[in-house]
Amino acid sequence: MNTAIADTQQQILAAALHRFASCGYAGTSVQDIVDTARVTKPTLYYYFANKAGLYQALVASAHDERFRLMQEAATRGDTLEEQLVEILTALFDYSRGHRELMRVAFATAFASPDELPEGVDYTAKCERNFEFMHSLIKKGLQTGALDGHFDSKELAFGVYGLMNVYVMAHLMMPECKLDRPTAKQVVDLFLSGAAAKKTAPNGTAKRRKP
Amino acid sequence: MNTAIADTQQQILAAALHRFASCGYAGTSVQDIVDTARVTKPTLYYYFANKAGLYQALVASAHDERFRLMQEAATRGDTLEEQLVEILTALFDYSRGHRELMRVAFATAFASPDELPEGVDYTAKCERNFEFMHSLIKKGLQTGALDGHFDSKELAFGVYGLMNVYVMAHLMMPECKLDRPTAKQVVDLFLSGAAAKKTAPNGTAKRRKP
DNA sequence: TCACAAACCTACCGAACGGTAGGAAGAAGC
DNA sequence: GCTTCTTCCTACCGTTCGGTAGGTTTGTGA
Repeated sequence: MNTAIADTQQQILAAALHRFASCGYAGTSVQDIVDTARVTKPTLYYYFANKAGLYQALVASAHDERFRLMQEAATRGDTLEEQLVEILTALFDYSRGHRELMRVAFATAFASPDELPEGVDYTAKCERNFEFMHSLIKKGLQTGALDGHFDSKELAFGVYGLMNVYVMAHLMMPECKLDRPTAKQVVDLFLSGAAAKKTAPNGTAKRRKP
Repeated sequence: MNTAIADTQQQILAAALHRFASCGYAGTSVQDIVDTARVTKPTLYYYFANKAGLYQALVASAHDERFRLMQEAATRGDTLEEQLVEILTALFDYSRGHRELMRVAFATAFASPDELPEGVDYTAKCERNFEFMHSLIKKGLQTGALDGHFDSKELAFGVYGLMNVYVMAHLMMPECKLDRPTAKQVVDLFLSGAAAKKTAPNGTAKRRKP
């Protein structure tokens, strides 16, 4: 029965995500997961090779979904500024709706190698995701939309880092807003420095907030 | 014997830091720590109440040292820009020299409540440290050094977040430079947007890199 | 109707966990 | 010489860990 298979498997994945997000990898026992999923331990080992495989599946899905969202969002903007706002908005929305997954992903990123099971290739996926942003920035430098005094990597690091800082802040302080207006503010703060100044004679460049 | 006391205690602290940084809180066993410190388990419990107390001591020292460094660095600058460069440089230097402690501190920040022992008041110390930066930014807004279009919290979030992003990047990718030139670049990127534009008629505001 | 395979179970394994009881070693004071 | 205190030890406690052996249930195709 396909639905039953997927059902139990998804139940285990959801339970594992909940437990890993609450207690970390080492702090979560397989017993915790199967109890939450209302199945037994051998059932989990029927669907997943081991505890590590379960974790890897979750982390990989987080990075892949972020990558997909960024690509999709970038097509919805014509200028670099529009693209950035779309990307940040998409990732903010996703992060709001998947806080536990984001927590697991960031905890994985800042965990030491020995803390996690070997073979979690999160660095490659992180780099791939960053390089997508980097490619947009490089294009922005070529078209003259961005200030050529800055290095492309430094700029990409700026937006990408700032974006992630907001996501992380939302993880630590849920009251921290994570919506389109916030995305616009972040892009505005970034671009007002990064964008090549267009010789505004009276000294006030385009700015949104009154 | 005072030196012997401090010696064994420091040995345990150093070993605990090393193990916690490598394997996380839950992933580190007390046996690991005492083996690394070349003492036995009861010796550890002679100096520390429990595994949690050991961890708390380490995390608290990291945040307190960062706070002290920021305060001290701020006195070494006259303008806001100088202060920011000094602060970032000081924290970058410290982070380079204490990577394991930084790793533990950040891992703690992004860990879930249940992952760590209760009573780790890292949020209060995080807030205190952020508010110090926030106070500098508010002063910068009052003196007109910063663009009043932005919210003080948003701006403080910008620099503080950007600074921490670089520290985190250095944790993940040690080849990522973390020195005074980097600090200057970060402040430059931040201020070129956040600083009130000084009506440069030819459109090029002060910028450092040629 | 019956063989078969997928789905899921109870019950258990050896190992490692955090923490402790109780004492040995050695210097200090008398 | 004897007591006392600090420092650190061996040996062990009960519990939980990740993982498995071996079997039962259940729907399916012939």
